[in-house]
Amino acid sequence: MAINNTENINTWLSHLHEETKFSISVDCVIFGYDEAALKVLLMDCNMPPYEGKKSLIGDLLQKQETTDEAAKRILENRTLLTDLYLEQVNVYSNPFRHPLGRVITLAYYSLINIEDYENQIVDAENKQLEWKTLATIDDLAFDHLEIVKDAYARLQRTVREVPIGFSMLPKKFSLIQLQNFYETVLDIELDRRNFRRKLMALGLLIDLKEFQDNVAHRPAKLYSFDFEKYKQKKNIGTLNFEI
Amino acid sequence: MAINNTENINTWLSHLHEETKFSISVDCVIFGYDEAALKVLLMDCNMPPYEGKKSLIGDLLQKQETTDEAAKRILENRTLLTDLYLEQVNVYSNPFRHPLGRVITLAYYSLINIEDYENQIVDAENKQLEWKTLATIDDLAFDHLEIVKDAYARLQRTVREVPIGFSMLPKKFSLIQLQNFYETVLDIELDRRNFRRKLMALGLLIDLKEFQDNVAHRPAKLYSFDFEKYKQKKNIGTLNFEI
DNA sequence: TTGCTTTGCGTCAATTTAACACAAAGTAAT
DNA sequence: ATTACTTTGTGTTAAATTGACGCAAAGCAA
Repeated sequence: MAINNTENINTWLSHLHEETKFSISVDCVIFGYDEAALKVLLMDCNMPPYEGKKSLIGDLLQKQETTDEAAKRILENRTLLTDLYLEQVNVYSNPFRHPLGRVITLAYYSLINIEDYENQIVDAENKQLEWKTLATIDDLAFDHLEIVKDAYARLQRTVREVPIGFSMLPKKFSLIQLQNFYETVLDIELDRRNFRRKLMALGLLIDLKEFQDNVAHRPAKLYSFDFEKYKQKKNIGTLNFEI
Repeated sequence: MAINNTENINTWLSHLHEETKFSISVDCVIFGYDEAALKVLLMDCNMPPYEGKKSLIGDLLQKQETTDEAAKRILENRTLLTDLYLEQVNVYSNPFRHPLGRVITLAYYSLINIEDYENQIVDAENKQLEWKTLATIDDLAFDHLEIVKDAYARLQRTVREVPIGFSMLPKKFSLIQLQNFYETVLDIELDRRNFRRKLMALGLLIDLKEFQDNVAHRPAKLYSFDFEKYKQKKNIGTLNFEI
């Protein structure tokens, strides 16, 4: 038994060598919502053969950090925002996906409120990053287009089940804005009146008793999302958040 | 521009060194369904300090394979079955999760029909692997308990949206068996009559015109799942598979 | 004051879901 | 062969949810 253990460990150790060690990068698909369009934050890729193309924002995993920490680090470095929503998407491990050698990447996606961002986002060389409308993205460096598609599919699924969309909206929003958001992300049309009914029935919106101004029509009521009540309801199991 | 590229590449290359390379393992949560219980295939862990505990079945990622290929290899080696359902769960990257050094693991889960398995499954040392009822698993080596929980949560979500459950059932099954399966996996109770109605309405079950035998009561009709029709309907977009 | 645009609400029909009871098919026991 | 027992298989009805739709209200602009 003891011998067995030792053998087993030695087997393991012998495998833990250079040959089976890999560089790991963490790439972030940062979604933002603005002007009724879903956007993704991209940087210029200047690595052959992908010069001139855009790529996701990422970095290599460092020695003592978890992948979650790496994703958080990358995001905070770039956006200067904290407490961002982060979710793992997938691992991309094609041996030839990276021109400089084998790099396995773990993709995350994140949602940010473009209002908060205020154009401060730059890359490592201080070049401005660019928000690109998701629908217009058709070519990216590496396998990043596939990653973006997977992340979007995941976002579409998650946004219906969990109120993550509120991270992408202003703190104060109108029901119409909220509806537009769901219509954009899910790529469907919703009936205004039925949408309102459903959302109000959830009981998770706080009526701020405030209104839009500077609009050439009836101003809309503003709401915020009641994260506290959401947590409570979720814990009790009372919740059926389903858009 | 050219200089920029070179710099950039050098920056990358300098990072692609030993310090930021990691061993990667692929661990499989193999679910099986039998006797109205959901089970997980486990092996004995004889690595200190986890001697005596059970662990998931896994292996190190090899130099030229993708993680999907690694998961498939591991599964086929152990179960001797091919064409198994496989889905990525999550990456587990705590630097101290493995006693022999940093090993980042990617978990997959898979579903197999215990009938097909016929007790042939052995580990690398030819020791019989063990099916353990999910509900009774409360302690595993490494962070494998967390992995099993995550995989189960993922299974619960996916099983409602995609007909993956049929991989875990006999090819010929009764509606009651099917209902029991969903009740077990989702941990809910379903009304027999409403369940039947819903399933029949899907139009994806083939009535085999066969019946159970050797049962001390009215024998149940047997069905099989119409994978062909499912693919068709899915492609046309006619489908609403929602248990 | 009128017209324009967008917000906000209520109703009604259609669909879906939930709850429920009883007959039918077979085996086992007498 | 009759009866008891167990499990399968089906239909009906009320309640809840969803979908479709029209119209009044609020504000700005002309």
